[in-house]
Amino acid sequence: MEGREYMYSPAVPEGEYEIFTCQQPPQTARKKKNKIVNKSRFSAEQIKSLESSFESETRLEPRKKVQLARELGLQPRQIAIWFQNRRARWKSKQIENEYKTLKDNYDNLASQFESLKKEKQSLLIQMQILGDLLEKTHGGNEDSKGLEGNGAVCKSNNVNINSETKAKLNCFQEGMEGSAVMCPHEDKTGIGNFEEEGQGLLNVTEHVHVPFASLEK
DNA sequence: CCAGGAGCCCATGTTACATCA
DNA sequence: CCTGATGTAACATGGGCTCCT
Repeated sequence: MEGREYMYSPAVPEGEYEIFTCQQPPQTARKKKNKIVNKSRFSAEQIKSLESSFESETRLEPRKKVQLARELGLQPRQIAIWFQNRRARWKSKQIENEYKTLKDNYDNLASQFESLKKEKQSLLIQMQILGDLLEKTHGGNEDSKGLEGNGAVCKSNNVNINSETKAKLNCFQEGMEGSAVMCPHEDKTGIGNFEEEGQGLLNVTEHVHVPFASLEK
Protein backbone atom coordinates (compact mmCIF):
# COMPACT_ATOMS: atom_id res chain seq x y z
CA MET A 1 0.00 0.00 0.00
CA GLU A 2 1.30 3.47 -0.79
CA GLY A 3 2.16 5.87 1.97
CA ARG A 4 -0.60 7.97 3.35
CA GLU A 5 -0.47 11.68 3.04
CA TYR A 6 -2.72 12.49 5.91
CA MET A 7 -2.44 12.01 9.62
CA TYR A 8 -5.11 10.21 11.51
CA SER A 9 -7.08 12.43 13.74
CA PRO A 10 -7.35 11.57 17.39
CA ALA A 11 -9.85 8.86 18.08
CA VAL A 12 -13.38 10.15 18.03
CA PRO A 13 -16.19 7.69 18.61
CA GLU A 14 -18.76 7.71 15.83
CA GLY A 15 -21.44 8.47 18.37
CA GLU A 16 -19.98 11.89 19.02
CA TYR A 17 -21.05 13.06 15.61
CA GLU A 18 -24.69 12.74 16.50
CA ILE A 19 -25.10 16.49 16.30
CA PHE A 20 -25.38 16.05 12.55
CA THR A 21 -28.86 15.64 11.28
CA CYS A 22 -28.83 12.40 9.40
CA GLN A 23 -31.06 11.12 6.64
CA GLN A 24 -34.75 10.91 7.19
CA PRO A 25 -35.65 8.48 9.93
CA PRO A 26 -35.53 5.02 8.43
CA GLN A 27 -38.96 4.34 7.05
CA THR A 28 -38.06 0.84 5.97
CA ALA A 29 -35.33 0.16 8.44
CA ARG A 30 -34.56 -3.49 9.02
CA LYS A 31 -32.36 -5.08 11.59
CA LYS A 32 -29.22 -6.88 10.56
CA LYS A 33 -27.10 -8.38 13.32
CA ASN A 34 -28.38 -5.88 15.86
CA LYS A 35 -27.71 -2.96 13.55
CA ILE A 36 -30.30 -0.75 12.00
CA VAL A 37 -29.98 -0.64 8.25
CA ASN A 38 -31.36 2.46 6.64
CA LYS A 39 -31.39 2.04 2.92
CA SER A 40 -32.74 5.39 1.88
CA ARG A 41 -30.76 6.77 -1.02
CA PHE A 42 -28.95 10.06 -1.01
CA SER A 43 -30.56 12.98 -2.73
CA ALA A 44 -29.40 14.23 -6.11
CA GLU A 45 -27.92 17.29 -4.42
CA GLN A 46 -25.93 15.17 -2.01
CA ILE A 47 -24.67 12.91 -4.79
CA LYS A 48 -23.68 15.90 -6.88
CA SER A 49 -21.69 17.37 -4.04
CA LEU A 50 -20.09 14.05 -3.19
CA GLU A 51 -19.19 13.45 -6.81
CA SER A 52 -17.52 16.82 -7.18
CA SER A 53 -15.53 16.20 -4.00
CA PHE A 54 -14.53 12.80 -5.32
CA GLU A 55 -13.44 14.34 -8.57
CA SER A 56 -11.01 16.67 -6.85
CA GLU A 57 -9.86 14.05 -4.33
CA THR A 58 -10.59 10.34 -4.24
CA ARG A 59 -9.50 10.13 -0.62
CA LEU A 60 -10.94 12.35 2.03
CA GLU A 61 -9.00 14.01 4.78
CA PRO A 62 -10.80 13.63 8.11
CA ARG A 63 -11.32 17.38 8.30
CA LYS A 64 -12.88 17.49 4.86
CA LYS A 65 -15.04 14.52 5.67
CA VAL A 66 -16.50 16.21 8.72
CA GLN A 67 -17.04 19.41 6.78
CA LEU A 68 -18.77 17.56 3.96
CA ALA A 69 -20.93 15.66 6.41
CA ARG A 70 -22.00 18.91 8.02
CA GLU A 71 -22.78 20.49 4.67
CA LEU A 72 -24.83 17.56 3.44
CA GLY A 73 -26.52 16.67 6.70
CA LEU A 74 -25.03 13.20 6.77
CA GLN A 75 -22.98 11.25 9.26
CA PRO A 76 -19.21 11.34 8.65
CA ARG A 77 -19.40 7.56 8.55
CA GLN A 78 -21.85 7.79 5.69
CA ILE A 79 -19.43 10.02 3.83
CA ALA A 80 -16.58 7.61 4.47
CA ILE A 81 -18.63 4.65 3.28
CA TRP A 82 -19.78 6.54 0.22
CA PHE A 83 -16.16 7.29 -0.69
CA GLN A 84 -15.16 3.69 -0.14
CA ASN A 85 -17.94 2.48 -2.39
CA ARG A 86 -17.20 5.14 -4.94
CA ARG A 87 -13.54 4.14 -5.10
CA ALA A 88 -14.59 0.54 -5.58
CA ARG A 89 -16.89 1.51 -8.45
CA TRP A 90 -14.18 3.67 -9.96
CA LYS A 91 -11.66 0.86 -9.74
CA SER A 92 -13.91 -1.68 -11.41
CA LYS A 93 -14.56 0.84 -14.16
CA GLN A 94 -10.82 1.27 -14.57
CA ILE A 95 -10.35 -2.47 -14.85
CA GLU A 96 -13.13 -2.63 -17.41
CA ASN A 97 -11.42 0.06 -19.49
CA GLU A 98 -8.04 -1.62 -19.22
CA TYR A 99 -9.57 -4.88 -20.34
CA LYS A 100 -11.11 -3.17 -23.33
CA THR A 101 -7.80 -1.60 -24.32
CA LEU A 102 -5.94 -4.88 -23.98
CA LYS A 103 -8.57 -6.69 -25.99
CA ASP A 104 -8.35 -4.13 -28.78
CA ASN A 105 -4.58 -4.53 -28.85
CA TYR A 106 -4.92 -8.28 -28.89
CA ASP A 107 -7.40 -8.23 -31.75
CA ASN A 108 -5.14 -5.92 -33.65
CA LEU A 109 -2.16 -8.21 -33.19
CA ALA A 110 -4.24 -11.22 -34.10
CA SER A 111 -5.19 -9.72 -37.44
CA GLN A 112 -1.59 -8.71 -38.08
CA PHE A 113 -0.54 -12.22 -37.31
CA GLU A 114 -3.10 -13.66 -39.68
CA SER A 115 -1.88 -11.51 -42.53
CA LEU A 116 1.72 -12.46 -41.78
CA LYS A 117 0.69 -16.08 -41.85
CA LYS A 118 -0.80 -15.63 -45.28
CA GLU A 119 2.31 -13.83 -46.43
CA LYS A 120 4.43 -16.68 -45.13
CA GLN A 121 2.29 -19.18 -46.98
CA SER A 122 2.70 -17.29 -50.22
CA LEU A 123 6.45 -17.00 -49.74
CA LEU A 124 6.71 -20.71 -49.04
CA ILE A 125 5.00 -21.46 -52.30
CA GLN A 126 7.32 -19.13 -54.14
CA MET A 127 10.35 -20.73 -52.56
CA GLN A 128 9.11 -24.19 -53.36
CA ILE A 129 8.65 -23.27 -56.98
CA LEU A 130 12.02 -21.60 -57.22
CA GLY A 131 13.67 -24.56 -55.55
CA ASP A 132 12.14 -26.96 -58.00
CA LEU A 133 13.20 -24.80 -60.88
CA LEU A 134 16.74 -24.58 -59.61
CA GLU A 135 16.96 -28.32 -59.36
CA LYS A 136 15.77 -28.61 -62.92
CA THR A 137 18.12 -25.99 -64.28
CA HIS A 138 21.13 -27.39 -62.46
CA GLY A 139 20.34 -30.83 -63.74
CA GLY A 140 19.88 -29.64 -67.32
CA ASN A 141 22.78 -27.08 -67.39
CA GLU A 142 20.57 -24.36 -68.71
CA ASP A 143 21.61 -21.47 -66.49
CA SER A 144 20.20 -18.15 -67.59
CA LYS A 145 18.14 -19.60 -70.31
CA GLY A 146 16.40 -21.78 -67.79
CA LEU A 147 15.63 -18.85 -65.57
CA GLU A 148 13.75 -17.13 -68.28
CA GLY A 149 11.77 -20.23 -68.67
CA ASN A 150 11.17 -20.18 -64.94
CA GLY A 151 9.63 -16.82 -65.29
CA ALA A 152 7.07 -18.28 -67.57
CA VAL A 153 6.25 -21.02 -65.07
CA CYS A 154 6.00 -18.54 -62.23
CA LYS A 155 3.63 -16.36 -64.11
CA SER A 156 1.46 -19.29 -64.87
CA ASN A 157 1.28 -19.87 -61.11
CA ASN A 158 0.51 -16.24 -60.49
CA VAL A 159 3.79 -15.74 -58.62
CA ASN A 160 6.19 -12.98 -59.58
CA ILE A 161 9.58 -12.26 -58.11
CA ASN A 162 9.79 -8.56 -57.59
CA SER A 163 12.13 -6.46 -55.50
CA GLU A 164 9.97 -6.85 -52.42
CA THR A 165 10.09 -10.62 -52.66
CA LYS A 166 13.83 -10.42 -53.06
CA ALA A 167 14.07 -8.37 -49.91
CA LYS A 168 12.03 -10.91 -48.04
CA LEU A 169 14.17 -13.74 -49.30
CA ASN A 170 17.16 -11.79 -48.09
CA CYS A 171 15.63 -11.60 -44.68
CA PHE A 172 15.17 -15.32 -44.54
CA GLN A 173 18.71 -15.80 -45.64
CA GLU A 174 20.06 -13.45 -43.00
CA GLY A 175 18.00 -15.16 -40.37
CA MET A 176 19.40 -18.51 -41.40
CA GLU A 177 22.93 -17.30 -41.18
CA GLY A 178 22.36 -16.27 -37.58
CA SER A 179 22.45 -12.59 -38.33
CA ALA A 180 21.02 -10.30 -35.67
CA VAL A 181 19.67 -8.01 -38.34
CA MET A 182 15.99 -7.49 -37.85
CA CYS A 183 13.83 -7.88 -40.87
CA PRO A 184 11.49 -4.99 -41.44
CA HIS A 185 8.88 -7.41 -42.68
CA GLU A 186 8.78 -9.31 -39.44
CA ASP A 187 6.56 -8.30 -36.60
CA LYS A 188 8.43 -9.19 -33.46
CA THR A 189 5.41 -9.28 -31.23
CA GLY A 190 5.51 -12.74 -29.82
CA ILE A 191 2.66 -12.25 -27.39
CA GLY A 192 0.66 -15.02 -25.78
CA ASN A 193 -0.59 -17.61 -28.25
CA PHE A 194 1.36 -16.10 -31.07
CA GLU A 195 4.60 -17.23 -29.64
CA GLU A 196 4.28 -20.88 -30.55
CA GLU A 197 2.91 -20.31 -33.97
CA GLY A 198 5.35 -17.48 -34.47
CA GLN A 199 8.17 -19.89 -33.86
CA GLY A 200 6.83 -21.94 -36.70
CA LEU A 201 6.87 -18.88 -38.87
CA LEU A 202 10.44 -18.05 -38.05
CA ASN A 203 11.58 -21.62 -38.51
CA VAL A 204 10.23 -21.79 -41.99
CA THR A 205 13.72 -21.95 -43.44
CA GLU A 206 14.39 -25.25 -41.71
CA HIS A 207 12.07 -27.05 -44.06
CA VAL A 208 13.30 -25.58 -47.28
CA HIS A 209 16.79 -26.61 -48.23
CA VAL A 210 17.49 -24.16 -50.97
CA PRO A 211 20.67 -22.13 -51.37
CA PHE A 212 19.34 -18.61 -51.14
CA ALA A 213 22.27 -16.99 -52.86
CA SER A 214 21.47 -19.12 -55.87
CA LEU A 215 17.82 -18.30 -55.56
CA GLU A 216 18.46 -14.61 -55.85
CA LYS A 217 20.37 -15.18 -59.04
C1' DC B 1 14.20 2.13 21.28
C1' DC B 2 10.75 -1.52 21.20
C1' DA B 3 6.24 -3.88 21.96
C1' DG B 4 1.51 -3.81 22.25
C1' DG B 5 -3.05 -1.85 22.25
C1' DA B 6 -6.37 1.50 20.46
C1' DG B 7 -8.38 3.73 16.82
C1' DC B 8 -8.63 4.74 12.40
C1' DC B 9 -8.63 3.72 7.27
C1' DC B 10 -8.48 0.73 3.22
C1' DA B 11 -9.71 -3.04 -0.12
C1' DT B 12 -12.73 -6.43 -0.93
C1' DG B 13 -16.72 -9.10 -0.51
C1' DT B 14 -21.51 -9.52 1.03
C1' DT B 15 -26.19 -8.22 2.29
C1' DA B 16 -30.44 -5.96 1.82
C1' DC B 17 -33.16 -2.74 -0.17
C1' DA B 18 -34.87 0.46 -4.14
C1' DT B 19 -35.83 0.90 -8.72
C1' DC B 20 -36.80 -0.35 -13.30
C1' DA B 21 -37.91 -3.01 -17.43
C1' DC C 1 -49.03 -7.19 -9.48
C1' DC C 2 -45.00 -10.14 -9.89
C1' DT C 3 -40.22 -10.99 -11.08
C1' DG C 4 -35.47 -10.84 -12.25
C1' DA C 5 -31.67 -7.66 -13.03
C1' DT C 6 -29.13 -3.85 -11.55
C1' DG C 7 -27.46 -0.17 -8.56
C1' DT C 8 -26.02 1.14 -4.20
C1' DA C 9 -25.92 2.15 0.98
C1' DA C 10 -24.40 -0.22 4.74
C1' DC C 11 -22.00 -3.81 6.87
C1' DA C 12 -18.14 -7.51 7.76
C1' DT C 13 -13.54 -8.92 7.61
C1' DG C 14 -8.69 -8.81 7.53
C1' DG C 15 -4.75 -6.08 7.30
C1' DG C 16 -1.90 -1.76 7.52
C1' DC C 17 -0.70 2.62 9.61
C1' DT C 18 -0.16 6.10 13.35
C1' DC C 19 -0.20 7.43 17.97
C1' DC C 20 0.26 6.69 22.71
C1' DT C 21 1.70 4.34 26.83
